[in-house]
Amino acid sequence: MQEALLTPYPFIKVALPVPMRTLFDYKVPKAIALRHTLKPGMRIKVPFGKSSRLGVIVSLSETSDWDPEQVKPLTSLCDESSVITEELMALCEWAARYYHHPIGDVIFHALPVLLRKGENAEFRTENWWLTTQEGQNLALDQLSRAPRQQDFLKAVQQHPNGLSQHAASVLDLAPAAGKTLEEKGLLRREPRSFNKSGEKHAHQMQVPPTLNPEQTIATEELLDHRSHFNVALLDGVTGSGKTEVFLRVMERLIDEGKQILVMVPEIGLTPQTLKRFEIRFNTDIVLMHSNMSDRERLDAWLLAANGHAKIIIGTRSSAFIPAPNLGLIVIDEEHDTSYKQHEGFRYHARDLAIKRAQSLDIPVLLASATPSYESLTNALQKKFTWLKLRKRAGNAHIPEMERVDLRGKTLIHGFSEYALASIKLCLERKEQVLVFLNRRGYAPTLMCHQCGWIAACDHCDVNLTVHKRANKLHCHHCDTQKALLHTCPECQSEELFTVGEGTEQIETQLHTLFKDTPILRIDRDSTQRKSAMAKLTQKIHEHDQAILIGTQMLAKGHHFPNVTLVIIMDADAGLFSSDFRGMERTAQLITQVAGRAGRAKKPGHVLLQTYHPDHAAIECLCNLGYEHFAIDGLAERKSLSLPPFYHQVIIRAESSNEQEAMQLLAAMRNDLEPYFSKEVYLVGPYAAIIVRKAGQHRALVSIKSPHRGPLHQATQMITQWLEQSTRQHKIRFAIDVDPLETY
DNA sequence: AGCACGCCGACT
DNA sequence: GTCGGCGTGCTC
Repeated sequence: MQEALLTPYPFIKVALPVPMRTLFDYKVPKAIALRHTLKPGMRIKVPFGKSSRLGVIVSLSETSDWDPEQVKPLTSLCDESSVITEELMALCEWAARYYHHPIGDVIFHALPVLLRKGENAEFRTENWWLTTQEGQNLALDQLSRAPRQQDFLKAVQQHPNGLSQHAASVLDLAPAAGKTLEEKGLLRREPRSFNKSGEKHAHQMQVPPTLNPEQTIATEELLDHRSHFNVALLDGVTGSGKTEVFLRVMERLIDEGKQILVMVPEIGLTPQTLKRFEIRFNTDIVLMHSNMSDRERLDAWLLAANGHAKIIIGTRSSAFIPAPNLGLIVIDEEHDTSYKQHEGFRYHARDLAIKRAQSLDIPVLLASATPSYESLTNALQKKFTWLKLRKRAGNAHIPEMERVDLRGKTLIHGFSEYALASIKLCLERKEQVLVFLNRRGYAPTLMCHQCGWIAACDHCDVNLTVHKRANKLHCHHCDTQKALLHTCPECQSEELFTVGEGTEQIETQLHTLFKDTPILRIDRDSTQRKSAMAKLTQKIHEHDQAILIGTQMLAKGHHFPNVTLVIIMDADAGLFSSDFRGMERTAQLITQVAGRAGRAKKPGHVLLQTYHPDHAAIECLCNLGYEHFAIDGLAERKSLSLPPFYHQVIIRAESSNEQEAMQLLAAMRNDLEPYFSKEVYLVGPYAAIIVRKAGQHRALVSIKSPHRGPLHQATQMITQWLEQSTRQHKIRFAIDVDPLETY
């Protein structure tokens, strides 16, 4: 009787980081129950099989469905308070169901890496140097024979609140001198928790610019609805001042004591973005992105969790960041595909953020110059508030888009004569040109003139890309590299030549065409090193005239104020994509790149080089713009019963054996199809476009339905079936709900 | 995912 | 004779 009172919940259900769609029951030992209050969201150590694991309590339970003899007791408790709040636990449980993904993996995804590994949920401690009474009063010349110590003591004396270890090393003080001073009793050390909010930078605060009428209307609309759940789509052309609108809304919410989560695409988080926030908000801002160390991420996470950080700027994974006073979620460039995780737990951060905001009853603000068809549909159906900004700030004009017909024309290194003449004129005006080619490397193909051999990847069904500068052949699908060949491995001929052009080649050729002009290449290869991008942008700002050549990296987040001419080398790329989203992607990319041209006083001009100037899509995009293009595209999607009108799930399977993945999916369809609702439509199994990737043969089945319910049920049956059937084979499968890639 | 058990090839 | 290859089976 007594015992029952002490432990009303003798069992706990625990999520473990294993790929199993289930929770595990454990007993709570009396000794732990007496001393601690267990709560969902706390981490615990549990025995698991023959080893021990870290798990997260999902719920407390009076009973267990298991034989009580088999239920093991938990080993120890890792937290005094939950690391997954009630709100986030609910979000994780929803996500695990919605994406048919193992709950343990979902919950562990929601935690920073260090917490997954069992680190304490505490700020790192750092030693601070302080003077003792004696040290404070000591005259410095008494240490004249020990200059290093003298410097050290002087520095600490000047900081009555203490000097952090980090600051000491920045000031170039000798650590050994500090130690000696400590031994002499002149200095002491004190561990303090590392907390960035102490070292706020003094920025020159920016006076907010005046809003134009469109911006004013949008801002007021957003402010009116700032205290309850609603989704607004801020749909504004590049340069229309979207950022200014959401900065205004953020300002008000910060004044009201709220925290704000700002999500940005993976490579969109530039120093420029951060600066923009820092000069506007005199408050604590933390960043969460992939270039940070695990420790930095945990510290940022803790600052968000304890409410100190008022603004959290982060990429996809920050959809799960705890924030006790969250008052708004902003998703910048909401159309960007990096919000969807393409491996493992395939969630969409935008969709999760909306779900989260709904539970918290707070607003979401989606911003883009080229909204996704999904969001546009929601706006058209009045599920989202649609706020359009169609005018550029400061009277700047929307750049003119001009098609350059390449048919029958002589090309000089891939450029039409007209394009080259335009570049020349632009440079003469002391302005900059941006050349866009979405293909990195020197050339996409290496071929033998004698026997027609083509360099292909050993592990994937793709050709290798030539990287001349690195003297390598590189597979852009599995990352394997080998030395660039000069003799054909088939016929020993030395007549190898490249076919097609990549950014690296165009860069070289631009150098020969425009000898005295700075040419700067911006792609993944040229910006790999840590500060390379910063150096490149600085160079761009240093010069008046310059030519920038790059891939889609150019379209994301960077502003190049002196660019007035944009040349799209190959507007046809992506025009004949096998993926039904190809057109949407292409239109977004072209519009985003085109948006880099012209600002404020200088009008912009865009040239699209194409062999299909009369192609309906190119024509529509040039003459009528993205919105019109997208609405046409949506009509087509509707007539073909494609997303977003139908919902889609893709089942992927891969095996090292050529047929196994395909056979497995065929067997699955055969077994289960009779049980599916008739509103569920299956296609496949079919081979992936690139069948073999990293040595794995890939097959897929697509399921569609106009309703989520039956689609969800079918997916659940499939998941269960596959979980049982793949156990003995070495076939991996993945469930992709709302896939963005369908091949 | 780990980690064990288990049954077949090249080494001291 | 063993060390170890990874096939398959289990984890509250």
